[in-house]
Amino acid sequence: MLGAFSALTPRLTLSQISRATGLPVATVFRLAGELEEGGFLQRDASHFYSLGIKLWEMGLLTPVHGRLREIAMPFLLNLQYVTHETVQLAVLDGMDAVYVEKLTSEVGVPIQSRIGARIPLHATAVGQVLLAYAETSLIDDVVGMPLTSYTDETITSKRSLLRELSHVRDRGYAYSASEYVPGAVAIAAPVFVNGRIEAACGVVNYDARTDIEECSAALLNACHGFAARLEELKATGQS
Amino acid sequence: MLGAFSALTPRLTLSQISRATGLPVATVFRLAGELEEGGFLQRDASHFYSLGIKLWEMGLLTPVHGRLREIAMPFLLNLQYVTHETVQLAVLDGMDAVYVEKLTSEVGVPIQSRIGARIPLHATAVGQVLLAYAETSLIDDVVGMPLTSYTDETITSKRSLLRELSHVRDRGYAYSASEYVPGAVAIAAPVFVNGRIEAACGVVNYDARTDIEECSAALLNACHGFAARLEELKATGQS
DNA sequence: GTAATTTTTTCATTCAGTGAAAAACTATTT
DNA sequence: AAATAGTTTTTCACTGAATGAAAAAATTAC
Repeated sequence: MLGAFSALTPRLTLSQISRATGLPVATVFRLAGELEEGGFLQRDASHFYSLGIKLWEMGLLTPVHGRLREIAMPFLLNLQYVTHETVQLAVLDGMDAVYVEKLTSEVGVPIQSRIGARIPLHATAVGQVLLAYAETSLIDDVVGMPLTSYTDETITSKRSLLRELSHVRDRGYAYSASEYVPGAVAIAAPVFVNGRIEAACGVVNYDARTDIEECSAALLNACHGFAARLEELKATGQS
Repeated sequence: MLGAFSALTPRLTLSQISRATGLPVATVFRLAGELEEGGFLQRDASHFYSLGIKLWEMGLLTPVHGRLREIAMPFLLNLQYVTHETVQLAVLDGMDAVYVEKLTSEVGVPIQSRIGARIPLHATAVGQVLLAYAETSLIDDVVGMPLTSYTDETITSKRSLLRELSHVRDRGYAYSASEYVPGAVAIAAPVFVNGRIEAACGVVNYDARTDIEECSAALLNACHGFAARLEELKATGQS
């Protein structure tokens, strides 16, 4: 029932939930009451339900937040401060990259992919980094599927994607221009913990104001700092 | 069962969950399997369960994230950029203030209250702002309860708290020094939407390097910008 | 002011969740 | 290396809690 809510429909009425789930209204009514009780659902003035604050609180206890976004934040802020560009943090989940954080200082920048958004592995800088250092079985799976084309620049052939990935590994970071969003230029680098890639950080520029590759030193620096902090915590923390 | 996880215990084994909840292991085992299936729980290499990525994703759909933190972020970043101090965003929930966002650029700053943490309304700058402009019934409730003392500076008497609150309303922002954390100096201001307070923004300084009141103009500016954006969205959006 | 839609309450039915018990693992100790 | 304590997994007979049809109440639309 909570699954009926999405980024496009974050607010729903009782009967909308009923229709979306196929559950009878009476059932939805009862369940919604219980969920509201527990803070999993909340309703505003106009009888709309939204996901409740409890779910937000639980989300904060999730490894992706507590162990990644929380630790990464100071490094991302610093990177943003140094480069003045949009910076982003992404992780691999299944066959997608997922944005964990994204910082854009300028007020009023047109809406870009939100935090939590899933983006293709083959068509973005962070995606290519996550893929380049992923287990080979995942690479096989991804290149084995049809590669969706988003712009004229999107890599859509198996051969050129594999070539690009080894290129990324050689260089140590990925460079992508207009492969997903026309006009967007980005670089991204991996964050390793004990030799395994945990996340990717990127710097994006939406109108090619500056040569984005000038940011690579700062980006790699942020990634190393972040990785070092993660290893430090893993050693101290537990397990 | 998900409630067994907390900021102090974000990772639990099967039997720890069983003990924490009082549920028999067999039941926990089955439920954990189902929850893992749905992405609500995940387990790492060493048989520990954590809350799953699905909960994080749902948390992002919550009004507190999508409608507050998301919108506030550019203003907070700018405020942080201008002041170079720690900036924070908090909302009222029940009888507590809850941190929604907090930005500290410098790497390695000692651990302070995390996002999602609940902090007292009477002993912090953001809390006092949220309380000062809250419904009078809440003010009555709060001053009616014993006011926990955290430092020598904490306001603990009903009279002086009420005086402080009207002081806040006169001035338009709150000022608090060492009332909750010794050495912490903070100011905070309200964010109004259609005359109702929706959130509070604050600037904190942990060693009184600078006179924090010098930041008040920037803070009020950020709050107004944020408030204007919220009203804009409320008008456009829906409802 | 009436019709259409949405929300709330009630209640007999039934079926899905429960947890005891035992087996299969996994560490830890001597 | 064998014994022990702790943890995880599987099975299954039982039962109580969840279900949803139907009707009433409230709200919204025309």
